[in-house]
Amino acid sequence: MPVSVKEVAERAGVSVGTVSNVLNRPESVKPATVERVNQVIDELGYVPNAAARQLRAGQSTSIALVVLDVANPFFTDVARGVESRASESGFSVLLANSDESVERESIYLDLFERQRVAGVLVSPIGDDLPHLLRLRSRGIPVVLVDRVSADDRFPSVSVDDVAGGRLAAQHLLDTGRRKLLFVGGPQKIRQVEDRLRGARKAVDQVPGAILEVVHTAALTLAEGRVAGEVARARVRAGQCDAVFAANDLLAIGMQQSMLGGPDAIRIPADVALVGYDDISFAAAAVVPVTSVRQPSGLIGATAVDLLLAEKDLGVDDRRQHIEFQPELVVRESSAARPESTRHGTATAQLTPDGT
Amino acid sequence: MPVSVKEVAERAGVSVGTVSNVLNRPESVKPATVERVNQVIDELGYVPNAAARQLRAGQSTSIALVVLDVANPFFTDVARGVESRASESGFSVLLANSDESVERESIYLDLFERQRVAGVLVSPIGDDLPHLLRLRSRGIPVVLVDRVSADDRFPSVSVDDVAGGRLAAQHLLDTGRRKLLFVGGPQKIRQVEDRLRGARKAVDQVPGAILEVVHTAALTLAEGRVAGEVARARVRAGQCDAVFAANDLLAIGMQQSMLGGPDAIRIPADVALVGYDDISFAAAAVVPVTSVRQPSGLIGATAVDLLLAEKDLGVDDRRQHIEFQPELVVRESSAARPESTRHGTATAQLTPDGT
DNA sequence: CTGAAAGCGCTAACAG
DNA sequence: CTGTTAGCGCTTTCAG
Repeated sequence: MPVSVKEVAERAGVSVGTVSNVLNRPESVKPATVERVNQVIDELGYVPNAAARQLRAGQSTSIALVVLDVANPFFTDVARGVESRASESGFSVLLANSDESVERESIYLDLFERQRVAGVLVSPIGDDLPHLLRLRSRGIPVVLVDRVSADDRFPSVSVDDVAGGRLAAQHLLDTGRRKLLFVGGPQKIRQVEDRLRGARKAVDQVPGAILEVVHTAALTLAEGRVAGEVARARVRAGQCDAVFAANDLLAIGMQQSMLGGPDAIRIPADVALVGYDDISFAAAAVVPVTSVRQPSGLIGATAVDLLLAEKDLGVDDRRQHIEFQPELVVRESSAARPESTRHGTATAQLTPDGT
Repeated sequence: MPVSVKEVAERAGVSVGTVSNVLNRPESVKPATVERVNQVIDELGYVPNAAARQLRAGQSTSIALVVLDVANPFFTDVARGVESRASESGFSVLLANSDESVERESIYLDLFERQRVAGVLVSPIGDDLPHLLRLRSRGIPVVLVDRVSADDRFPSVSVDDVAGGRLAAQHLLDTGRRKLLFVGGPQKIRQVEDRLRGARKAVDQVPGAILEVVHTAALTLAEGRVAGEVARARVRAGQCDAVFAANDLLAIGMQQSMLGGPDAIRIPADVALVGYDDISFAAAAVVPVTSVRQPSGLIGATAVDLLLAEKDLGVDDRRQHIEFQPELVVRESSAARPESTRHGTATAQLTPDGT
């Protein structure tokens, strides 16, 4: 049923070598022959078998992108960047979803290793160095996305998450908040850790300001809703006047649960809220969410550039680490409290400080 | 550099056939040999070459999923359903994004045809029957997702979009709205057409009710924002008291632009809003959006089932068409207008009817 | 410019 | 239970 070069060759009265040349180097074949062969190809509906071609070439023409969560708009934006840049260079993109699971990440890396993809872009969960090193030793370049390798061994394109965390916290402090709550997790995700670290830096410089941490099991809307209940209690108890969520999904989920119910929390009157990523839904939330913006599409496109560079230059060249700076986008969720409202909790706010 | 079965065989002092057996039928090899070979495999870091295996097998172990828009949470939910069901059967999933472009859809279908994937799940834009038929004639089963084929030639899993459109419109009519605006596009997308058709059916049965249509270039947040401005003018002119958007992204985008600016429109006081898909952000929007829910994960999982069934039973068996029923989820965006507000436009509302 | 032939790495008979 | 061998479909020298 499936038609191969051989049949095309027979039918066109040429050899398989010539058919192959028509396909790959048509300029080196007599025009008349090219035409005749192409005609037969159409007639027979011949489609080259990628597996065979790849077997010879030793490598496929696809690059893989493994993300932490396809349901997170940030990553789909990155994926778009990757895809458009990759297709310009003739590569197609295989998108895989590790879902924040180390195991699934590993399964996909194995799969892509067996497939001998042309390269792997990965937003790794932990630091599965052995696995990544093995890919590379097999000639498959690896570029870390949205993450710098702990030990500088892989090229990477990332955003300064520590700076981003600091931006977010500083903004909250600047607008008069003092009891911050950081919400994020799992801790093994470097982005979460860095954003927290940045926030802590800002908080540590303001006397009397405190930073509590609530861990979540994942960076999703659903986890945000759960965390929202925790935050609600903290706010009600006067222990929290600002929340910094490790990403926008969490922030939006939290907002949803905090605003609901009979004991609704007001945002930003009772508590300020800042998220991370600036996904398009952040601006569309009940209370538009202040967020730390990352250049998602650019991250993806740049990652492809680094990958192609590594392919050309060879593995042992100097690794590049490209780091973008995040940007704070202020919206209503973190507006300074109107004096009237603010006053009510002002005393409680200053108490721990002894004032 | 890359190590093959041959080297493993040499090092373990066995033949390549035995190595292959250890890999694929270990029960038919003496335990001691299995162990020795496995040890060498680890030592050498051998990883089987998928291309070679596939070349022999004639087919890969991946199934492809081509969606209209990866940035649409509805499709990522479908993708999750596909992925989990596929992995249970040992298939991996290649996700591709046609981005509502016929051309890109075609490029991906070609790619997957060359890759001889085990099957293709596609949410087609138009009706590229020739392309799909060719895939099938090549032994690659095709299942339509979220869409019934015009001519019954492919198995499909879909949701009754006409019923969904009717549900939405009926709900708006039931809550007293009469001047409906349908927003969606491009028209070539069947889902859009069907939802409109359903809405029209409901509207046609209510004397005095009208349905206008605004076309959009895509089903995205950004397009929704544009359409929101159009709707704003219509509402202000008293020509519209309800909007039915073809999906939630549009609805949320519209809401965002209508609620903003100096001339803000109130939802649901001035206009009711209903979306489609019930993505998780719908409930989290400024005004929680009433939406028509589709069982997204189930759609994906079922599509995989049909695909595997077609593989087993052979192409010529009776095609299955599975159709789920949508469900209306009522939220604040379509609440009936409070009497006070409603009264203002009530006269205008009844005028066309002559009452 | 075209043909013949040698594999790429793997699996599936078929012998032993 | 294990070894030998013949391709899967393609590209790529190397001769003509």
